[in-house]
Amino acid sequence: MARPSRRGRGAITIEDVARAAGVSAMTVSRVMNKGRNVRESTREAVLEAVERLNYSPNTAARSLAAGQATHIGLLYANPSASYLAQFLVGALHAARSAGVHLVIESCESEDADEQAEVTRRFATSDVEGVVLPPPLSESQPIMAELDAMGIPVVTVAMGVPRDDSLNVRIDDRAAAIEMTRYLIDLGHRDIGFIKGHPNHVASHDRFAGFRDALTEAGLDCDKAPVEQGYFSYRSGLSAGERLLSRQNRPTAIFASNDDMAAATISVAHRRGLVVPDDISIVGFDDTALATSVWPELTTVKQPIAAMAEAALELMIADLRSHRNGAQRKFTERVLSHAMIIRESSGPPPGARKAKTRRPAKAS
Amino acid sequence: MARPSRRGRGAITIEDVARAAGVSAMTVSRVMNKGRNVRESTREAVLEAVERLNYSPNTAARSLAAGQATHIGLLYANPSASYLAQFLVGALHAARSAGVHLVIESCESEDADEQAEVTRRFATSDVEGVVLPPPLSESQPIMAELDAMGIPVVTVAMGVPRDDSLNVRIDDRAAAIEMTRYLIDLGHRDIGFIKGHPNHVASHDRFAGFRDALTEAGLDCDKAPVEQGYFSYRSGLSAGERLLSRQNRPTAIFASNDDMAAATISVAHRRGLVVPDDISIVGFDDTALATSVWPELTTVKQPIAAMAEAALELMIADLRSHRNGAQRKFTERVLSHAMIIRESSGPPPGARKAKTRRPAKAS
DNA sequence: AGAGCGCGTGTTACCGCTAACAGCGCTGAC
DNA sequence: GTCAGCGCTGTTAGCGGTAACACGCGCTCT
Repeated sequence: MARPSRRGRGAITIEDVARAAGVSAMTVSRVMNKGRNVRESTREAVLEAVERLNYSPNTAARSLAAGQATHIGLLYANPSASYLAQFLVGALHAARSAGVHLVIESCESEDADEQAEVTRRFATSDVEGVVLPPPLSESQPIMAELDAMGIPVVTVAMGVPRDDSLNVRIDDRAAAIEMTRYLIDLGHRDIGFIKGHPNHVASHDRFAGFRDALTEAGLDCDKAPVEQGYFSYRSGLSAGERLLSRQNRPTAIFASNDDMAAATISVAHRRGLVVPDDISIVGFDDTALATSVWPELTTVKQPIAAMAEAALELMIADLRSHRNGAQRKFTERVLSHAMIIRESSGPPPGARKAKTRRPAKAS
Repeated sequence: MARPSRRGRGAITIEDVARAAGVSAMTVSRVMNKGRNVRESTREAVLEAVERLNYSPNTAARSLAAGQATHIGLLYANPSASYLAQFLVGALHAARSAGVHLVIESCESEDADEQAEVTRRFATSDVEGVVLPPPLSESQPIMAELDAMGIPVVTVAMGVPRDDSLNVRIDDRAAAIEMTRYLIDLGHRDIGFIKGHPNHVASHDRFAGFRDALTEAGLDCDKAPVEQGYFSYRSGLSAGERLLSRQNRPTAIFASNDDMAAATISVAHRRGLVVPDDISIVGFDDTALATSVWPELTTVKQPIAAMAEAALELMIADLRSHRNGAQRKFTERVLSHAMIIRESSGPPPGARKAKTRRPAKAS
């Protein structure tokens, strides 16, 4: 088999396809892109030829001719490594389909001036739009700087989107409600909660969902043991410590992310508790850590790669429409999450016989 | 400040620079690329104009005109998430400088036929070369398939490079020697070792380094407690369990990667041991996990991002030279590692006063 | 019936850059 | 002195697409 799709001189071009389909190159171009104003029979003939010749457009030529976006920026800061990996995988897929380059830069500083400085340098370099995954999606200085430079932004998982912003997220509150309900259904009545970083709106949403579910079940959510955490493993260590040394130790703990849940498991182990027999511990995010620890974490899975793809698609669509003079308008995409039930959760110690009713492992 | 570097109509082009420098576009092109056959004074004038106008070449036009490589593939499989994240960051930087697109695909299957199938689909799609990070760099089926298709490959951290291959790695053996020496210098005489997956050549290299250092110190390396692991957290759990339940518990444990080291710490904690006072535990790789656990791991840092960059540079250089008809030849780049000393290691329990001599935290 | 319009398609002129070659002035060999 | 050869620079002709416009056609509207 020849390798007709390899780039370089001698590859299949739009002309080849046009000849094969008995039309002009322009018609092929139309079919490959928007596809409006092409008769159905013509379109089919072209697609057939494309298929037969295994044609794929040369992205370089396309970008050049269309003068379209070629570089999308991605500014990231110290997310959990597995979050970044998944995010990049998704972003790269979207970038590839759109034929744009993904340009990434890290911005670790928490200092506003420094963030602005990094942003400016980054944005001046080459990029036409910037995607901001958490936690940077909440950063005021960065947003302000990009706004000032007139560079469009798509935020991911930003809690309080502005009127003119593009945002991708999941419904944190609904997910937290589901998780809490699940624990309640297992028989838990005394559920502890570890909050996330107070600067993140997601933290508040998750906590709100937790309270919603308790209230809904007729439990007093003001009496629930709640500790402040900051999303880091270390903060989970101390929050878990505090929860487990309470007079009335909860039978289940819902941590706002996997790192803190894993830390809490480690604290429980050090105290000789067996998870989930003595205590259930669940997390949020389904990062790689969730399956690295033992027992593996019951958690909420965020479709991280899909969110990244969605973010890039939104960005590219916006860039395209903006070039056509269209007005930017508020767009939000809410993707669906999923409960992942693993081994770190089970019925409370009292309800032994309920044990056999433990739900089957999910997907 | 205007944004002269934004793409789209109206950006700074090579013509602008040429005019500003009083030369032709071709001369500017020569300066920007190889730069041979340009008088020094001319070059300076051009560079000055480039600087002044803040010109950056349009990668799309460049690829199109030069007919050069535009898509480099990256096939990955379930590495630790933080490894992948760092690798992608490095790869993306290199891809950006070279103006190529990074195309990624995962290949999780262990089955040879399936690996070959995925590889074929991937390679047929679009890519001119493929970069293979571990563990895929050791996969025979994938290499065979790519060879058959005539697609150049750069492997990363492959243990036994072939004569005609391009490879990037660190010196695992030397790194293991350093780490073991460090433990010996702290006063440890009874050092346990957890081996990595037997399919990986790096596992053997690290173990060999461990033995080298023991022998060098006059210790009997055949008496050292060694357990087989498989690089996974779970395998570290059982290997650690076995090591810690030995009659003569070692005073230090060297795990072949961070995941297994972290698992061993967790086992130690469950047994009421204090790290590093009762036992030192060190890892390898310096993944994100190393700083997620408590105490943070002493480990060997692999320059993962730099290795990815090197791999892409090698790939691009090879593609370029190959287009010029040059022969492919064996090339290996060995990058340097670094010892990262954190809190999980210290002198053995007997040597209390040595405690103050504990080396300062690195970098 | 003729104007006007929208549809489907082809033609032309680039997008920004570089390969290939052409041309110039200078050097050194004969 | 002439001519080959080299170093430096400019000119030409695309790379593979797409925007913009042009064109022919059938239809509706007045």
